[in-house]
Amino acid sequence: MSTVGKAVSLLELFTLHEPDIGLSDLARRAGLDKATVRRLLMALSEHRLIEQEPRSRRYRLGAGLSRLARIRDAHFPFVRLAAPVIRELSLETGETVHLSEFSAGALLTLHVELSAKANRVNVDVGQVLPLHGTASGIAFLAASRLEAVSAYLEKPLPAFTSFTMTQPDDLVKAIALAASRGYSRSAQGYEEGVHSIGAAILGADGQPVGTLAVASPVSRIDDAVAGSQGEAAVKAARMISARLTGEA
Amino acid sequence: MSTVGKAVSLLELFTLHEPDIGLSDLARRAGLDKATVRRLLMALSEHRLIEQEPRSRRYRLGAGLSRLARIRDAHFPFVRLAAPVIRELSLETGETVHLSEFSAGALLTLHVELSAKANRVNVDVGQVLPLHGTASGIAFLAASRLEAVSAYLEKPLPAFTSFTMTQPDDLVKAIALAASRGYSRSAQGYEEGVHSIGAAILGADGQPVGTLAVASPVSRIDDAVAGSQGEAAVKAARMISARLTGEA
DNA sequence: AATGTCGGTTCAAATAGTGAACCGACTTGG
DNA sequence: CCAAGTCGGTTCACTATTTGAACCGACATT
Repeated sequence: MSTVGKAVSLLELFTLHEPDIGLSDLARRAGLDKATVRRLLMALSEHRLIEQEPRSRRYRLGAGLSRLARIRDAHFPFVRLAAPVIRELSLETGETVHLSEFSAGALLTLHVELSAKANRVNVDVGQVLPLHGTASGIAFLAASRLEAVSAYLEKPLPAFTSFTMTQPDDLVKAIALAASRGYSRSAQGYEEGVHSIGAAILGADGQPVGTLAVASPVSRIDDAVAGSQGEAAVKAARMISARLTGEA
Repeated sequence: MSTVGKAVSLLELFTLHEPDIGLSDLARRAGLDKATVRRLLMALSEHRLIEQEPRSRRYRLGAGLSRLARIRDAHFPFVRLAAPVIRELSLETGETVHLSEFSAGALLTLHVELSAKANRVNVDVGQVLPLHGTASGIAFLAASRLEAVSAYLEKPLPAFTSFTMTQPDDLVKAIALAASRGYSRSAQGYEEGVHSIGAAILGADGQPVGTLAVASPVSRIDDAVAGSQGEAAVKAARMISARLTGEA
């Protein structure tokens, strides 16, 4: 792996739940030597991508990232463009709809529009969704290049509920089905009682950049409802894709 | 320079005004070989810190940055904590107040609270302020380590108006004055007709992370007004610093 | 048709990265 | 209260990664 790749993978060790990490811990998790990690951290902190809290001596993500992200967001306003479409989809279906962006092997929830109903699915912004076991993930895989899919299938597929697909073969079938009809469907694969319909959002290069998903209590869903949600989700995802690529 | 440093300096070539850049251009501006730049870009894009627009083949900042920035902002909510204080300072002084964060040798405007008055100073979010010639910059330098100040003084100081301090000696005096009274004062150093009072905001390590500044039309300012604005600005900056370090 | 630029590739030479061993300072636990 | 383990950080001989001049084909300009 390139030195740059190692440095960036250090950044990726920081999460919402663990915003600061010590040197030895970083080295262990990154699978690198402590001396190497420290040198990389120094290089990163010179550019403010990493900061060190002087009291605890622990490291955290730096201000430079906020700055770079603002520059990007000004010209690739994923959330800003998608939010109104997500909102309309939520109103149309009467269900919770969430938007996620792919990053580092998983989907990160960026925006949520909650259902107005009392019995609804709640999703948190910042939540990380696995590619298998969620409708969003399957929709994403169905839109990905074959090599990305097979790379993902190499790794073990942890179970989140008793319904989670953990067999690669089952997943391949689900991906094929999602690819053929444009949207994915998943029931209780990640959380019990939750049914989801997912659709991929494509970037300018035709590669998927994220997904949206309609999440409902399983009790409210039958095949007819799922079908109409699927069509609406696909339409919404296409609309966002078009806006992203400047076609609308 | 380390390889990582080179890679990050590539990221820093992208700005609000120039969000995508071609390969040769990047190499030229970074002072690196084209082959080197390309390899670095590939490493960065593997982690989604860089994307390539497939039509134009130009490069731009990637989605991974937005994700990392969100993780950081969740735990270092500079703007979120500062905004209410900035607003109160604006109401108290009746003038435009803006908040900036240091990054890559300059101050980036993150948040602005405009004066309610008809004759007011307008500042844009995203605007980049030089360290010399703005009250914010002088306040920042006054709170910085001596070595950082001397490093800044090495470089030439461009003039923005006929009032801009371009002599290092003058700047040193202004910094000393600001350090002694806690706030800086600058008239028309960056834009004609604008008077500003700046104060530094310190991070957990005691180093300045950014500044706030009260900006008024010169016509409304005399020494008494400047003094009271200065005191209010210092108080507000200290409040934000305390919130940042979790002391309030 | 000629010239210049673009993005991208190659490979021998050179430079930058690496990691085991070692600090001193703290914490933990018997 | 000492021994063992951890922490962040440093050193330096060894080595693997990075580097860049030269070279593509494609496109634009003249």
